[in-house]
Amino acid sequence: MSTIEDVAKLAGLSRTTVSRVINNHPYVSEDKRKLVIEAMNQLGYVPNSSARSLRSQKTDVIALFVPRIMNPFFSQLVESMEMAAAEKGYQLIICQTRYSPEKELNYMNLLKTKQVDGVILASIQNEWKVLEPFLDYGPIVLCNEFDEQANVPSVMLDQAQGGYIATKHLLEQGHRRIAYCQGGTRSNVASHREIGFRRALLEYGIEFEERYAFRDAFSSEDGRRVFHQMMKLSAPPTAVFTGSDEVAAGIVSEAIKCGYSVPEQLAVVGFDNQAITELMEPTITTVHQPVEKMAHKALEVMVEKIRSRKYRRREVYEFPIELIVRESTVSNRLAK
Amino acid sequence: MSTIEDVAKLAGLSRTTVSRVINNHPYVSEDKRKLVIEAMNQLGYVPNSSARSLRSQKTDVIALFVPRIMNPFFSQLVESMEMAAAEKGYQLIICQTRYSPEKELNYMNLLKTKQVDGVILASIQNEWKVLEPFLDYGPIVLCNEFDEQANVPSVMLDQAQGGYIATKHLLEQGHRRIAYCQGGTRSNVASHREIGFRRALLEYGIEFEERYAFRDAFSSEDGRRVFHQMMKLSAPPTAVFTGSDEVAAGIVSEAIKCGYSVPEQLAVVGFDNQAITELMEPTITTVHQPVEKMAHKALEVMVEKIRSRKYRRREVYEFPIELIVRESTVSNRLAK
DNA sequence: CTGTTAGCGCGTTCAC
DNA sequence: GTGAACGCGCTAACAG
Repeated sequence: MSTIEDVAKLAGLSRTTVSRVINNHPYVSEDKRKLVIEAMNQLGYVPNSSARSLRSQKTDVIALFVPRIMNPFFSQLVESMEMAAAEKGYQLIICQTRYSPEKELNYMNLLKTKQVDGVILASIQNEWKVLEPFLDYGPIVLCNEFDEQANVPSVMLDQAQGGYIATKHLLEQGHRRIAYCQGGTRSNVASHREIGFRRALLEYGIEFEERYAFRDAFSSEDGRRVFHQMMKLSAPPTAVFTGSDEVAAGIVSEAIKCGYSVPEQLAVVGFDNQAITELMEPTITTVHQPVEKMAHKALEVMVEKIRSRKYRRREVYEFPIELIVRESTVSNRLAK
Repeated sequence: MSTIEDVAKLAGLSRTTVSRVINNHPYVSEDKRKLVIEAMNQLGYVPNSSARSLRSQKTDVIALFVPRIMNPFFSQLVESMEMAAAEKGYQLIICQTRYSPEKELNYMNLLKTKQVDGVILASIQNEWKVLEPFLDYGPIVLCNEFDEQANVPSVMLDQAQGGYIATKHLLEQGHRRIAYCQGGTRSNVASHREIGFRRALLEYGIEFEERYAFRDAFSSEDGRRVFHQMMKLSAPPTAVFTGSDEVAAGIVSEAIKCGYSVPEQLAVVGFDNQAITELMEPTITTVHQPVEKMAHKALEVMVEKIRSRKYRRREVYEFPIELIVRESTVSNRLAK
């Protein structure tokens, strides 16, 4: 384990000069630079990052908070974020809060202990006032999240638009009894989607009916359950808006299993544009979210905030969202 | 940003005593301990981790190498590994090699620069002799991987058994022309599965036919392609073993789209037991891998190696694998 | 252009 | 039981 001192000795120079070479400082003669590089190679020297961090007060590490990774939406977010980080020379520490405020709070200490230069929250489990004090220790950037109270940058998708275009699509197909089926995360992703959903209904002069609303659907199993709950209603819905492709897939799968035809008897629209939407029979209409763009932007903003050290200001970056029409909402039986 | 010095001053004690309290050292009187804790709380003091790392020569961070996260198998691995790490007080840095030897090599410097205490490889892109020199800087543990040359711990699943039981199941269903369809990763996960596949065939006195082998199938799209390739053969296979549920789903989806019935005209078995296997119609028979157990064990072994500093020895931990029979291999038309 | 020197914040002998 | 002092490896003044 060689140190900068060893390199200096071998090259017959001082530590300073070696340090200058490492950090591409100007004012080092070409000969000495060669000497240093030679010595470094010979020793297989690499600077110790703890020492560097201690000295420079930065770690080049960013923490990314997600509720869990297995959820395909977050998988994609983590994947994109890691690539963006690598591109900028940062490492990513993954923190799964598992929807637990305690775990979230605990991971927040990474900022306090200076193990990371900043925290990107792709999930918020605590009240903002609980999180805010951590701003004393470094920047926090919200990604796919938003909080009225939080005066920090927020990179997000236009969820209201997502709810709107998906619902409008169903309305255009002639549906009038449309169910709303969403995972009721504490986040306002869900509430924004509902705003869009309601807006579309309003435009068509349709009243939002609470009995058509299911706000506890996260998994495909939930989808199956909701399907049965819906069909038991008097005047059951003819279409359903869902907050995730998994839920949509669960509904479609259960519907078909029970002999219903999709979309003829029940149209279904998902959310996320996951691989599964193209594998199901019928394929599933869904809402595509530019996760990669969002991740890149969030990381870019974070890096800028780390550099400038001015991060206590609300800045909102919003990306548009897009409907992808497939078979689960448009009958193609005739075409076949 | 308060330091240990500040705490000491406020408590009217020396840095040493504060340090002792932090590290639960004995020989600190109860009164002083109270004093220190009081002062720490008052200042909101938290030890600086860079300084600690520099001093103690450890970071409590482990790097996990995966080719990419979006692949559900690796999502699950990362998820489980992160939880196991959190449990043991470690952080996890995610490194996506994206199947690139250069990227892998680059990430390996995390070990050299002492940014991490150890590296868990859930994917190997370089020859072992390229990676081996890094052992001078810390432990490397293989997870879901194996290398003949590597004298390091290896935590894996019995892939040969996986190939065997899946194939045997197809044979028991009466199939005799069975295709082999697998992603030809550089890893020997694939080759072990093939060994099991061949062994099962052998037991039934059936010869392995190269024309039934497709070794370039990774995605559902590949599955669709392979389906057509298979069906164009003279005497096409009546069953297919695949190396991933995505590929299996692609095959099933395409088969049904083309009017084939599964499993009557083509039986399909997947690998990984992903969510999709229960959502497809028909549901997909697959091989369950105890990823969580493997991840926990790998992390446990890593922590032990970090502690003991003796890690240049081959140790193999192997977990059994299990077949889950669903509709894509067993006709239930009669039952319906 | 180059070297000397002083910490960054912490843990740990070694004396008392 | 407690404190003074050293050094982990590095960077950044400050001199020269």
